[in-house]
Amino acid sequence: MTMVRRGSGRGGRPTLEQVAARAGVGRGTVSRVINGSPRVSDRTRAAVERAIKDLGYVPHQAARTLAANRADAIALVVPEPEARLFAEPYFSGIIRGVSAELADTDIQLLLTLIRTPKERQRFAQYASGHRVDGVLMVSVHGEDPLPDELSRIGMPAVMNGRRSAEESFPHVDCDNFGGAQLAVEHLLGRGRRTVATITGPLDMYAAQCRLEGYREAMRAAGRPDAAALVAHGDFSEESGHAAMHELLGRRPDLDAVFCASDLMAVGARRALRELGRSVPEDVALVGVDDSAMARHMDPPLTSLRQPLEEMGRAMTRALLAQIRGEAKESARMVLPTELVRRTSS
Amino acid sequence: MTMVRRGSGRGGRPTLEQVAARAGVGRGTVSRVINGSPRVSDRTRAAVERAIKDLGYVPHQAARTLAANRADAIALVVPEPEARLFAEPYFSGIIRGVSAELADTDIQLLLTLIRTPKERQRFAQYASGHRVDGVLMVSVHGEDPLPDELSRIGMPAVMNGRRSAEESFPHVDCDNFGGAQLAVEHLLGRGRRTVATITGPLDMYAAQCRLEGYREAMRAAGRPDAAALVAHGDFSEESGHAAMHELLGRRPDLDAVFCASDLMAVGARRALRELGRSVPEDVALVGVDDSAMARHMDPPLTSLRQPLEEMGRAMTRALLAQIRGEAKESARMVLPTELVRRTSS
DNA sequence: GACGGGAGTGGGAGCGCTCCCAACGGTGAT
DNA sequence: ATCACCGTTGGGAGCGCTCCCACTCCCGTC
Repeated sequence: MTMVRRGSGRGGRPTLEQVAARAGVGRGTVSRVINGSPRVSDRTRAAVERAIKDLGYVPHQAARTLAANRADAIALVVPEPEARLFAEPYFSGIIRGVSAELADTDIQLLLTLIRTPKERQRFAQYASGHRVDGVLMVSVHGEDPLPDELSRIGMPAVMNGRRSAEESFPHVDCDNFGGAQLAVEHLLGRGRRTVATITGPLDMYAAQCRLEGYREAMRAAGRPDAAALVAHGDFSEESGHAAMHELLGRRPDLDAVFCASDLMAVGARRALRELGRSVPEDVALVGVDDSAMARHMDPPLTSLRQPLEEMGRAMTRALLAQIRGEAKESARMVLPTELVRRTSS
Repeated sequence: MTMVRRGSGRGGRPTLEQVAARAGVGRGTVSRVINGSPRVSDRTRAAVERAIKDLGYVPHQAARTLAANRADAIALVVPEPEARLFAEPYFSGIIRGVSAELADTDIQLLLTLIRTPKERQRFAQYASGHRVDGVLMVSVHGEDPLPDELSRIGMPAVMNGRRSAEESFPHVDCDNFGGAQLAVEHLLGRGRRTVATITGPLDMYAAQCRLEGYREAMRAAGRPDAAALVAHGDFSEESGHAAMHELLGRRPDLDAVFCASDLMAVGARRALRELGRSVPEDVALVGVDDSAMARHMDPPLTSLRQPLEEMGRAMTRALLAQIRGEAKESARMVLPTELVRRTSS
């Protein structure tokens, strides 16, 4: 009855065979041209390219996949809770990088949100079904079994961040240690003397690094490593608020705080306001993430920026190399962070 | 030399044929079981399911695609500038909805960022290559030729938002008009008398709707439609800041402002602070988007929330129906918004 | 002037699946 | 008992591509 069924329909698209016929060559030759093989004469190549253009030929992905046993696709796996938490610049920054790096390949990006163990299972099966050539993982937790499952089935994969200092899985991370150091040095350089810090949850490696970076900078500056200057948070605003109160209770003389997340800085800023301390006059503030919030705080918050897009690109490059089998050893990359200076410090 | 090449290698996976052999049936029968055809006896079905489980069989996607002429994948197209702009809750909210709706199908979500006309071209070609069954579009501009290209090739597609009141393309939008009305009624209901508005760029339909909603609410409340109470912005913070100054210059007596975006509300709030007006005592403020910023403003901003996840789900459902050919007519759906009340009003 | 060899080419043999037609047995109707 | 029929089932014929082996030229060589 209906003329067209489900999209462009079967008959509509030219096939490689038709291209071959039109160019007056064999299928093999067309295939070689498409795949950029050097073993084709210029004359022939030109003729084939002509025919491809005339016919508007587009290779059929599934057929290639089937015949060549590759998927021409990689998956970006996002644990669901993080998708919400990291919504802000993180997610889209990484994606932008990945997507940019993929732009001139014909590899597709598959987005996979995983919210339950069952879905993780399903994804592992999916991956083992060889429907992707590689996997990119974002915000992997210590207990997540996915990395192991992937390496067990020999699926190329790269994660963003590390689970510990001796992370053996291929990864791309940013230099949280060095960044924290930078932030604290900046504070000290602006004449602050009593610099405190509000840490993230210390079961996360990134949070550990930031604390160590703080300590190292303080040590290098000859400042006593006063335990009273360290308060613990969990990256949330509320925890930042509480930690700030705690800190000020212990050391009313502090004049700067390095917060391990922008969100905690927001909480801290609120606490400071409650206690009548001005920012940056009385207390300077630095956060981490360079989120939209940082820009819109009052005063705008100095913050440590992670090179999100570059991380996305680096992960993708590392993964592609691994897929091509060019990876001599598992990639371990740590990118520098950058301090975005605003008026809060 | 090397034992394993590129993932699990070819020989590793069981095929449908092997399942058939193990279950003692023919290929056709296994295929029927997998695809849930009713024309299989319970006995046989059980045997086949058994074999599938034993072998850990996973259908080979590309083979299905090739044989059945469908892709089992849909694309989510995001114009690049928006990916940055809308980073906040929008992007991940929609994705979460789409992904949730897709969870119990075996349809994959492909993410496509389009940043140049060339890439758009490439995507159109890709789509016409039938590598996806349908397309979801996000923040489509009036001049974007992609919707037309897609309908020309008969590719099922749904967009988020509308380009105009008489949008004929299948879409899912939220009720900006009603939402704005709601927001203004809320303001009036709290005893505010002189409610102003800062609009978005009026070449965007959503911005028009919000302005009309404001006008309708004012009209219904018997408030004069004072042109002096309307200032124009472009959704940016800076424009909100400027508009607020302008507004207060014209009508120093205003006691509430409905801002067509949270970002503009941030700018307006800054202007109010500069002019020594307190929020909400002197001037009540309402924004739109319910972004992270709204929660973290001082005071927290009342804001109109779009049902992002639900929009994602609705778009997906509409698209799947369209793909299955069940769509009697092009889907037009408008979802209600919700006012999240905070202390700014 | 026969010969080895490389460059360029054609096309068979699948890849794993779905579609569909033919075939098979059992059932109720005649 | 005969027959039409329906619920089931098996398996051939591709889907469009890549891989790879064989084949043809056309060199330069001895």
